[in-house]
Amino acid sequence: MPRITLPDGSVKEFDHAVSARDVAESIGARLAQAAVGAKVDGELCDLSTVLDHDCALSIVTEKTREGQADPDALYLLRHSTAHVMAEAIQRIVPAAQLVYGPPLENGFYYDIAFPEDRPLKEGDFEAIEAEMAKIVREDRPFTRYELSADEGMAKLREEGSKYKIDNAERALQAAEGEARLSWYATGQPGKDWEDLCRGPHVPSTGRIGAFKVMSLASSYWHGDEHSDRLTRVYGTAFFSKKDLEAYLHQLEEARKRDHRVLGKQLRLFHIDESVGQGLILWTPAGSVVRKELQRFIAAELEKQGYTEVFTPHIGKLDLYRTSGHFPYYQDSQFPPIIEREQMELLKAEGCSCAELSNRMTSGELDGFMLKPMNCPHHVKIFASQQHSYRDLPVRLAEFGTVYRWEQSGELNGMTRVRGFTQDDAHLFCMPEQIGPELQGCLSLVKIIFKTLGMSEYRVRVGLRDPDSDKYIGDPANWDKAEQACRDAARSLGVDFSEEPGEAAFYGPKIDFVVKDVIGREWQLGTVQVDYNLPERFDLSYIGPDNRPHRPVMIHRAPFGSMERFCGVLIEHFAGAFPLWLAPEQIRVLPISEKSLDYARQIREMLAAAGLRVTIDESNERVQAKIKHGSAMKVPYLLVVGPRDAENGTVSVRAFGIEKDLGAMPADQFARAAAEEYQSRGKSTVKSLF
RNA sequence: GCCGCUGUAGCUCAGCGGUAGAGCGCACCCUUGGUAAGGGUGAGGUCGCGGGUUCAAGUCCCGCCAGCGGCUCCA
Repeated sequence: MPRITLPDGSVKEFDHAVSARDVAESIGARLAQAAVGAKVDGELCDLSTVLDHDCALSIVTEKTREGQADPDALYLLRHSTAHVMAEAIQRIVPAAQLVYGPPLENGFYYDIAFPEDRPLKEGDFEAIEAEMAKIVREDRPFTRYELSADEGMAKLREEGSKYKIDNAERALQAAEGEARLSWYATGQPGKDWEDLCRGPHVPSTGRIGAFKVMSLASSYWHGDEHSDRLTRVYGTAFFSKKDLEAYLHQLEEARKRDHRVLGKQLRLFHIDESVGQGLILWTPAGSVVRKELQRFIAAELEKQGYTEVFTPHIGKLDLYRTSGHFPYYQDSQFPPIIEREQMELLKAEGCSCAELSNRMTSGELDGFMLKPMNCPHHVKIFASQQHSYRDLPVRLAEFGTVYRWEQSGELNGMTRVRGFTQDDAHLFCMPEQIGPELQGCLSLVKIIFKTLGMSEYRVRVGLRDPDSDKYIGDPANWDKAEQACRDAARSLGVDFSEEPGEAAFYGPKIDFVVKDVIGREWQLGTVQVDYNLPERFDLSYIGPDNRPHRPVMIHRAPFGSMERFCGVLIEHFAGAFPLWLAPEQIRVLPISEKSLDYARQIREMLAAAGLRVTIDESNERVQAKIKHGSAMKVPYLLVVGPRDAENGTVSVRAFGIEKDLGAMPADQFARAAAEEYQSRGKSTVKSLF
């Protein structure tokens, strides 16, 4: 006799087992109509789920009480649409083998193995969507049935899909107690299409209001690149066509603030095929942004007692043998550079590329490597003299440019590149100094995010994966370092997640991760503890006991890389930089040629105040000049005409405020703008209006 | 690296076997205009690169390069 507790606390009692749908109907016909699923004791399940014991039940409908789209409802919907898509695809390509089709935050995908002679192409989407529309129109119920483990496995073996057999084995392994396997037929079991599936689903295909097959990708079975290659078909679904359209529109809008689009439009950077993939050419405008950021952080470093160093872009292979970068990370580095004389000798010898590679790997042959990290150079600076414990911490900072061979498919605008400049520094300290030093590093990152108004970030403490052998160094030191990172993160006062497997190969780290407009995550600032390099390079300082001790290193880059950070920053501001970062801070718009002389006076005055200012000398009307100035997202546009010339004023327009703010004495504007610039936006010209 | 899509003027894109196009931008001329596009004229292209099919190839086929979306990777 189930007693069912509803979300409002009321209890319904039945004298027989009932389905969630029955309960919904007992509450009201409209609720039953709107229901797409249920939550029993917090677990999402089918509306047809039978309740034979006391439980807490809530009915899942398209929208929450507040009228928002219900994430649980969308989850059900998308999972169900994945089935409908899979059925449609199998109608078109009967030999396609299904693998795995889960819902996602914004849609769903289905991994499918297609026969070699019939790969899926985007050209198939129309036909797939047409078939899906038919299935939806038929409004067939999602019908669940279960088999015992033995029966189920027998059925799957008979059908012969290794993927489904694997799925079932995994499901049985994960299950506790007596495990059963479940199928969902889209219609009647035995008659209609079905799929091994844990569920749950919406009641019937007719609930799928709007859907779209989005894109194709290749994926790997179990995410393992040595395993089968599958085709991943992405799609999305909503309850209404309107919601789908709103989502597609949102994607388009995001595209407009994509740093690659804005970078071109605002001429911030350029990537040139003939220079090479993943290599950023900073144009004059983008260089201003970068330089301002560097100036900003350099001032903070000075406050924190850093000293600046400069090191070259290459180093001897042997250096990287000692550091552990070569040959272990050979695949992700540019190939070594070999000396000319040796090259000639090897040529005369008839040495093959393979031999050359072997000799370099073995250490028989030396050469140079483009540096993948700055630390070995900095370590050598530290080691170049003796240090007393009184000197520590030594903090060596450099905007160091490094090169890494990223896979071509990984490259992405400014956010994933092959050459980038880290705002790098290495801190050499005594073990007991780690805590405060880590906190100093974290405070830098906090200052950056606060000054730039970036609040949407998450903090990740990257720990080693106990099952992996890629980490080097003493486990006891790892434990200490991991604990130091946890403690520092905790002192930060924000939420953080601990993620095994996210550590660097030489030590654990604290990362600051942000999302781009597409929703992809990028690691920006990072702070890493390292017991390993001091060991490898046999670093020491003389302690109070007059004996040598091993220092600990901290690697840290609060921006991460200037490239990635600027890429993310462009998107954060949608290209509309605050005054202090804006490449062009002020544009003077003379009303006609007659006011050109006055415009030039204004420019001189502002330039003398240290501001970046231009004049629009084009033969256009002000309307057009405003349009163009706004398109380039210039923070302040100053309209000047005869009236202003007479009164010594400028007429101010601020970006984002679509109106004339009014006239202001030119010298007052210059002072206020300079103040806005110097204070990095703490006071603004706008506030004077 | 893998799968799919894309590559035509500085930018955004149309053209998809038969004489290379549009809008913006650029140059010049007219206009001298007070708050989101005044008017005209003109310059500008090995249609990503290399092969092939064809009487004829941006257009069809093959290979490469690059970009995009994912997967894998990410010191």
